[in-house]
Amino acid sequence: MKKRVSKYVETAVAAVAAARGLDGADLPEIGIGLPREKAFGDFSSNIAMQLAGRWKDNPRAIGSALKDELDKESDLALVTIDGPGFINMTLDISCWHSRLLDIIGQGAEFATLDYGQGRRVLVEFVSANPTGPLHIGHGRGAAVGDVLARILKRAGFAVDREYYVNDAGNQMMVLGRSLRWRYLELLGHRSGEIPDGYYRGEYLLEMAKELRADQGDDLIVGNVNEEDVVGLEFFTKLAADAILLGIRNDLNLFGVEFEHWTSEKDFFTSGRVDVALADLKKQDVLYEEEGAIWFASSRFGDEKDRVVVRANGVKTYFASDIAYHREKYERGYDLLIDVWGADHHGYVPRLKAAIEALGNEPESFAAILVQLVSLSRSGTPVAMSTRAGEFITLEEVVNEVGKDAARYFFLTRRSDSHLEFDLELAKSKNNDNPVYYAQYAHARICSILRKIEEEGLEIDGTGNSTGASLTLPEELDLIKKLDDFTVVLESAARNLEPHRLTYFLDDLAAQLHSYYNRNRVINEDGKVSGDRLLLITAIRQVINICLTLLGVSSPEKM
RNA sequence: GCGCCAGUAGCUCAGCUGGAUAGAGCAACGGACUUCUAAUCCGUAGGCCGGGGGUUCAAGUCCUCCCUGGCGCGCCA
Repeated sequence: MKKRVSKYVETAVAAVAAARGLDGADLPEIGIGLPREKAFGDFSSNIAMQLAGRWKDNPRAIGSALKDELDKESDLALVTIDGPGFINMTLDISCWHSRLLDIIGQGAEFATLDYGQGRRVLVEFVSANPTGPLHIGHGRGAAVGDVLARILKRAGFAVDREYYVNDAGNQMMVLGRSLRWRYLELLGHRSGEIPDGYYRGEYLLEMAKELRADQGDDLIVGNVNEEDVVGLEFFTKLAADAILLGIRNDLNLFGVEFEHWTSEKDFFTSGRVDVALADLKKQDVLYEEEGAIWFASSRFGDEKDRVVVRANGVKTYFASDIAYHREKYERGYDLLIDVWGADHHGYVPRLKAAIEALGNEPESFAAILVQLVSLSRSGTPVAMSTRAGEFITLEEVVNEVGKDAARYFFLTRRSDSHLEFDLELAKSKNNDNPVYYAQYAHARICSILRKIEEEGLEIDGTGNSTGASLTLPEELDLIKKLDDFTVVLESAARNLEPHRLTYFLDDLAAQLHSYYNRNRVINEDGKVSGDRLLLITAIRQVINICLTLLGVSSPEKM
């Protein structure tokens, strides 16, 4: 509807411009918004104020000229000029009734947009080292990335989800050593505290036990000294594979699936890192200093240059990441989105620099920074320390509070603001819990629909209803809210902000609950019942679409 | 020291690309179940949008300077 109104205003502006003999070019974008006060109508535009400067006339005079044009439009029941020069427009009520029918007619396809125009997007998220189970912070990243992908898909992008497995580098060696240490401990070759820097989580102890049960004690050969590297590879691979499998399972439980899993190690072994570096060399942005090879990222806005090949000849993580992102473009993606922990924000400029140096538009890359999650239980903080190996895993959270609540909670804040996750709150089955608020609205509507069906109530069938009896302010507000979903979805996609969906849903649920308490759908008047049935059917449909986008279930009973 | 992000009601946070009298939830107080689910609703109260200056028809939103908090500043990943 917003676009329709926007057209009317555009036409009016063109007409007035022509009448005044002004050039139609150089016009500002038509801004259409929802008025703060309902009394001001359905939509408002600030165009008259924007034109005032360019046309050298006062906003109210321009507004009044535009009003004369807009008054010719039959869909507009009322056009007024208010305040400093806002043009407020009220649509004919029948427009809203037909919009309701339109929304129902579109069914599950409602609010599928062509905003993305089929452009290909790669959303990379989680991408945790396979050195331990996912914790709650990863969970937030997973929820943000997954829902963002769903939103973009619905907004008309061709979306793939990808997990970049950071399976190269020192961390993996340490992982192998940690598992080996545990294994040797079982055989009595190690005792006391596991060395500093090693992974001390319980899971490695379990893994070592399974390994011993499976393979016996023979693995000791070539591994008895910490310095031995011959047999280390075996332990590293074993641990990484097992952990990665666990990660996949956790993510599946959480409702997240990836189209691609890409290994960092492969970039090194296949020589693709070298290819990327050669590319940079061709662009003349590499140089040697103090035995290392540097990328001149400061020429592209980074605060200093970065090493890509160390003096000892080992390529850095950054080098492989350049190769990885280079390949993303090569694979045909138009837009790259990386979801990272906010502590990596300092990494953004250098990667952007590399992307630009390789000839890509810097705007085609976006990093979504996700802030830390602090965990609490009934208000008291739950201590988490990765160092001590004490952390709450994603699996534990999902098991305790459920997938729906966990996902919803992760999306109740903007991703770059801290999130306090209260386990008891997420678990509570009462009105403190925002998840149930939305789901309950859905269940309530289903309950009404069930009642109608079960009792075979005689109300005008949907086919005969036109919505014409929906004249209460709260009924029209509900229709407008449903209509606004397309706007919300587009802005969530444009700004890469999935949390907008939970806020929209919360609002819609509130309106439904309020309406439910004041009005009865099943009514003595069959015509009214039929129209209201239409309304709640549409609401149910939008709630369902929204919950599905969030990856949260839509219960029919609660 | 430099950089990034944040600072909005007692608490946790929204505020769409700069729009009209700044919103919600929780907590507090007072009400509503013989009626489609009370996991709900209705009402009351609560504000120097961290502070100063600037840009303009218009600033919570943009610029600048300070204050406070978090994070980052490695030939780690």
